[in-house]
Amino acid sequence: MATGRTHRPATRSRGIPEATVARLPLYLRALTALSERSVPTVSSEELATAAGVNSAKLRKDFSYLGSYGTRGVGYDVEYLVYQISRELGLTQDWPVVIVGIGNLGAALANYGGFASRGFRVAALIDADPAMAGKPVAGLPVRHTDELESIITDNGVSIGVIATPAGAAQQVCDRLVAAGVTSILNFAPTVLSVPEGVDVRKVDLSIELQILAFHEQRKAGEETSPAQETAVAATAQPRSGAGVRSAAGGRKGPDGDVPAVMPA
Amino acid sequence: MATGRTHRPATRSRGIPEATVARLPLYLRALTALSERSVPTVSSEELATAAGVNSAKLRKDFSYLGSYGTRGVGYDVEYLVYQISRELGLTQDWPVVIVGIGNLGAALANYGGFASRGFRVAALIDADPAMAGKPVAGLPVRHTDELESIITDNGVSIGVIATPAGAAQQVCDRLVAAGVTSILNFAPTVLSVPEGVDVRKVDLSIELQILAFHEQRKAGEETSPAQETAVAATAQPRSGAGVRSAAGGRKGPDGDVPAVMPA
DNA sequence: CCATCTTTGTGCACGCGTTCACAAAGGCAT
DNA sequence: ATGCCTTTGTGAACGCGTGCACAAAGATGG
Repeated sequence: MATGRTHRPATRSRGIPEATVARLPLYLRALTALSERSVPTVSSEELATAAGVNSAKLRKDFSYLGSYGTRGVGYDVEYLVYQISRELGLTQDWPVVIVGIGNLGAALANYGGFASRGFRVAALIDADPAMAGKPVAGLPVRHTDELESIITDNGVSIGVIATPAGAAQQVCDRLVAAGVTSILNFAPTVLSVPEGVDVRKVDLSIELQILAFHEQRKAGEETSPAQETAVAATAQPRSGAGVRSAAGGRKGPDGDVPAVMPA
Repeated sequence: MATGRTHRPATRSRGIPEATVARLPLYLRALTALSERSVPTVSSEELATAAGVNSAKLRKDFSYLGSYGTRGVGYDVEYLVYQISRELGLTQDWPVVIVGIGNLGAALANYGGFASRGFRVAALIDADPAMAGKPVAGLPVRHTDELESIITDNGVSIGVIATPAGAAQQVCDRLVAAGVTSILNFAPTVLSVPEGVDVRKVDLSIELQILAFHEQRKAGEETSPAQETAVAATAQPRSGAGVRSAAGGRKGPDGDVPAVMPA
C-alpha cells in the first residue's frame, strides 16, 4: 500500500476523490505507452484493461476531470495524456531532493521513472562526510550541512527520505523548516509533520507482511477449514516447506525476539 | 500507495478486513519498540499515537483479532506482539527470492527490515551472466536459468520482482509456474497473474505523482480560488492541436508559479 | 435525413471503512 | 464489599468508493 497522507483534511481536492488521483498515474502510464505506439484513440474498455482496472471505474474517474471522451469513439490519446499530466501537475518542473544515499537512496537516484515525468533530482544529500562529493547517478553527493541552502536555492518542495529510521524525523523536521511541503518517506517510522505538509510512506517490510498474511491463509485453507494453530503441519505441496519454525529462538542479524505468550 | 491486490475476491479473510490487515504491521512495529523498552502494557490511546492512527480505529482493529485487552488497563505488550505476529504469519519462516539485482534489487537485498520479521532472502537472481556469482549482501547472485530449481528446492512462495518493466511479466510467469503465489512488484507494469496469486505493487513514480498533485493544489490555492474550467470550454480541440503548453512558468527560488490560465 | 450501432457519462444501490459515543468490565482505594 | 475511575469493546451512523445498468450522444452507413 504505501498509503496514507497524514491528517486527511477530508478536503476531497476540488472534487477529485483521492482514490481517483491515485489511479491517474496508472492511466497516464498506459496512455503514454499507447501514445508511443501512435495509437490515436482508445476506448474505456481497452484502456481499463491496460491499466488493470475496471472500465466503469475508469469512466467515472475521467468524469471527474471533465468530459474528454467522444461517445461512440473513445478517448483521444494525446489529449488525455495532456489533461491528466496537467491535472497531476506534471507539466511543470518539480525539483526533488533525496536524503540518505545508501543502497536505497542510490537506487532512487538512478531510477529513470523520476526524470521521465517532470521530476528532477536537484540534489542528493547524505550525512556521511565520506560520501560528500562522490558522484552517484551523475550527481555529486552533498553534505547534510547544505540541506537548507539547497532547498531554498532550488525551490524544492518535495523531499524523499531514504535514511535509517533513527534519522528520519530529524531530517524531516529540517526539510519542513526549509520549506518542503511534500515528503516521500522510505524510512520505517511514523513521521510527525505540521498541518499542511503531506507525507506518503513506502514501507517494503509492511508490503511483505501483508503478503505473508494472505499466503498463510492460502496455506491454511488448503488443508483444513479452520484450526489456526498448528497451521500447515502436514500436506502443503511445495511452498511452505516445513513451515512451523514457531516461536523458536533467535532470529537474524537485526534480531527480533519472538515473544513467548505470557500469562 | 503501493496498493492493490489483484482480483479482490471480496474474501474478507476470515473476517479480518483488508484495511485492518494493512495496519497490523504498523501496530507490530510500534509494539516491538515498546517491547524493547520493556514497557509492560499500553493503552489504545498511546499505541494509536505511536502507530500514527486513531485510537477508535485501533481498538476496532484489535477487536477483529479477539479480546486481548484489559479494561481499565490496556494491552499487554508482549502478548499482543505475539498475537499479531501469529496472525500475520510471522512466526514461521518465509523464504523469498529477489529477481533483478540492479540498484533497487541490491538495496532490497541489503534491507534489514526483511530478515528482521521472519523473511529470509533465499536467493538473488539476475539475468545478466556477468552478475552470476558476484556477492551482493553476502549472497552470490544466481543466474535466471536456475530460477525454477531455486524456487522448488527452497519452497519459496514469495517473490520480489525488481527487474526493468520489460522483463517483469516474463519473470512473473516463471515465478508463478514454479510455484510462487505471492509477488511484490517494483517494476512499473501491470502484471497479469492467474487466480489465486496475490500481487502487490510498489511504484515510486506513482507516489511522487500523487504528491505533485497535492503540491500543485496547495500552490494554486494560495493565489486564486478556482477557475479551472476555462480550458476545454469549447468543443473538443481534437487531439493535441489546441493544447497550449500553459504551465511554462519556471519556479522561483522558493515560489511556484501557478499554471497560467488562459481564457 | 434517418436508422443503427458504439461508447461515453452518470444515477443509483450497495458494501466497506471510519468515527462517534457509550455501556460493560475490570482495577483500585477505602 | 462498595463505589469510583479508567479503558476496552462495539452498536450505530455516516461517508467514500465501487460496480451495475441504462439513457444520452455521437459516429456511420444507407
